[in-house]
Amino acid sequence: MDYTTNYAAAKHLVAVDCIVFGFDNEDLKILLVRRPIEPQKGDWSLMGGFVQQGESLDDASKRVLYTLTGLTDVYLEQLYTFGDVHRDPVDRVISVAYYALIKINDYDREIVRRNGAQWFKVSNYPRLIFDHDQMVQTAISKLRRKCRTQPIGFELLPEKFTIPQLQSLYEAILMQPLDKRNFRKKILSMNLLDKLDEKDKENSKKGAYLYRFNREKYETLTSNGFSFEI
Amino acid sequence: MDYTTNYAAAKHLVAVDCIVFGFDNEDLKILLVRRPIEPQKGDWSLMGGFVQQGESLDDASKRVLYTLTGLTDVYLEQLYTFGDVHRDPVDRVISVAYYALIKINDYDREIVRRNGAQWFKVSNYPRLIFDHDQMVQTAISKLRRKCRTQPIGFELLPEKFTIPQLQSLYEAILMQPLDKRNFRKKILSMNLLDKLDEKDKENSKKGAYLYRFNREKYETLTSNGFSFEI
DNA sequence: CCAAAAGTGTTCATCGTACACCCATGT
DNA sequence: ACATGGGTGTACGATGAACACTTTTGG
Repeated sequence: MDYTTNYAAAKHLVAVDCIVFGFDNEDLKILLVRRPIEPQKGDWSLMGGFVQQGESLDDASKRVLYTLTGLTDVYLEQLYTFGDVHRDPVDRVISVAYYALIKINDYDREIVRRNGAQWFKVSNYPRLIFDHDQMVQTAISKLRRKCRTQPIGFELLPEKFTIPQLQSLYEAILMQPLDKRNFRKKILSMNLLDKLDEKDKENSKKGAYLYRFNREKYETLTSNGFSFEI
Repeated sequence: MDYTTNYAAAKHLVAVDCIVFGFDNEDLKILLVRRPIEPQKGDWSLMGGFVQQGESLDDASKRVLYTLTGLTDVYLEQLYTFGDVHRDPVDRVISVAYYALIKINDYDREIVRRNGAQWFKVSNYPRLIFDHDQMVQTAISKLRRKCRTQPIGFELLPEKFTIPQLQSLYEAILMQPLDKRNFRKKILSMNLLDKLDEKDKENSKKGAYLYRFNREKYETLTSNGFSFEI
């Protein structure tokens, strides 16, 4: 620290903004809310809130997410801090962006409705206030990179899922079709999925076997030098 | 933003701290300074400073780096924001960490000396104040990951460098020996380096050809779908 | 019976990896 | 002449990519 500058230095408003991702078996989506105050009242925006005294950044992001979705224990990771002086035209606000991966049917619909929140495809969402577009784009890039080397995709699926479901998730995130034989071979060869005896018949007449991600196996393999890769 | 909380929300001290990396043809190093004030006066620490009113985070990091090294136009990238409430035991300070990659002989020795700064191997540096150790570790991980897929290693070398120099840089960052034939094959096959007619005779009797990284070629290839990989 | 999605193997090209010797030169 | 670091090629195994048909069953 440059303590030649003393502790009477400038203080700043610090906010957290959350990019909330979900997957509905078709598209990768983000959850947006309408800005409740002027200026730009009614415009679409990310969910955010100010960091309180005595509240860590991680805690602030959890609080904001809980307020919006009623969810706790979700995958939540810091993304980037946006600090341009005029990014908020009213006041100078430094914003720490977080992104969350949630199982789209787990959130509390009531709370979401009350907040006027809505899901949008990442391929087609409305213009957002301030630099929130940039936040979303940054989050998508990060997710796209990270999902190839870390088993975070499972955070977007229910506990039990089928291989075709998992594949279409990856196709949605990566925005490219994948070969189903190669995908299946790859993912199963890692021995991270437990095959269940149940089938999911929602999406086909034949039905597809359900699988579950085995985190213990993942931890064990990882500590032995294994690295996840799609 | 959660504007149900109003703009009279809590304000915070915001600092930037810089992890400055250098390479001396032997080891990957970081630049540390001695904390000039109590508490923990004289302990080793990263270089940092408070973000001013009307100053963006990027600008603040550039200023801090300039103050320490006299350098402008260096590779500088935001790393992570550390926001635990008690990370600084005196006051609550949110710190945005940046990391810089500099050509170790380019910095202004005089300014560095005046700041009491010193280079340490990343493999053996003193205990740092607060959570600065964690910042350094986070930076090393990021550098290690990023140098494999982006041509950022060159930021740590002089304009003109030899293949063995480049190789030992990667060995230092990745902390593993690399096969010299494979390394040379790989790096030259990307066609990103211009071979010069000069040789560097500092490190061997035979002398090694100097090369220069060609950023234009990199941009062109990248826009055609090429991706750098070591 | 047929439409729609699930499931299954092989071939080929490419890439990463392992590995040993000669070269040029300063001392 | 010799020690030191620079420079070069090949063979093998592993991995990624391309590709088509059969199975199941609800309507």
